[in-house]
Amino acid sequence: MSRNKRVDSASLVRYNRRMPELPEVETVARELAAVLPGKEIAAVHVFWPKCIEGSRKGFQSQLPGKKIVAVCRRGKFLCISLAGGGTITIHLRMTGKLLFRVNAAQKKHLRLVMQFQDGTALHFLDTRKFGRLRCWPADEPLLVDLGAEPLVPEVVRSVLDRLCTSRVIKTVLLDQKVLAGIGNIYADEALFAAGIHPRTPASQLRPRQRGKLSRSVPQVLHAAIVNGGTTISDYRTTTNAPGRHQRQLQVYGREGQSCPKCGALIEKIRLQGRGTHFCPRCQMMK
DNA sequence: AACAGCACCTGTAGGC
DNA sequence: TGCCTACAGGTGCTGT
Repeated sequence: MSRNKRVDSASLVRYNRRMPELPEVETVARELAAVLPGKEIAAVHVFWPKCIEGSRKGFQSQLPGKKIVAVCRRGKFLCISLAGGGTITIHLRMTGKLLFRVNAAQKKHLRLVMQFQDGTALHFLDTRKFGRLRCWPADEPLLVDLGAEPLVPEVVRSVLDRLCTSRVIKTVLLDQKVLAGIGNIYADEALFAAGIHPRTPASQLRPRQRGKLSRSVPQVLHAAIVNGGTTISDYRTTTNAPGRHQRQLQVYGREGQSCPKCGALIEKIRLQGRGTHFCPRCQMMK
């Protein structure tokens, strides 16, 4: 028996304001896409070698001189395309951030700096050191194991209709090989919006439920993008403006509080090692 | 095949 | 006041 009170996810949401899921990465990608193309990499300094997947030496020796041509998002990955065909992918995981300017306090968590010929630099900060960068050569297929993008209802519906698994639906939503970009928060939110219990076996979802989930997944993600974080937009001020989407969460981090739809108390269980929040009345197993 | 447990990590906050 | 420790979670790995 633990005598310690558990750290509740509501307080986590409060102080750890932006957990990078698809909407956060999309926001960062859009901001980077507006400023990075055209820049030429001058040097890469690595302060935490484990943040590099693959060869660190290659990372540092092959990138200088390369020009950035585009930035996009795929799942939770940022993809920086280089002239000549190579690509840098960045996964922010839990606490990764990209900033053009950092203050003294932020330097404590500085893991990598990419300097450009124009004098600017992109700083990769990551408190918990889970984030990863990787350099892909032009001839290597990129992120081949990633599933479909979950932003279009018809695409999600098609994926759900083709599922042949006894796994529970929340586990399936978190599986990046099935749908790329859904994290713990939006899995809970999408299941709540669709009125589906997170432990429902995916194969037992009725057509009507698959339809609802196909609409709710893109809906919660788009809503979060609209309210998205501003992780790197403040590269002049270094002030981290908080994202706004956490105020719209219906169940995540709200255990013990009233369901916004029916007033029943939100419950929290553990599923796949993750805190899982749901309304026992709106999301009954049928 | 599915899933539980763990490892990686650190900041936070409650209990004592 | 300050030490101790569980917990948060994306992903990959191992064991059952």
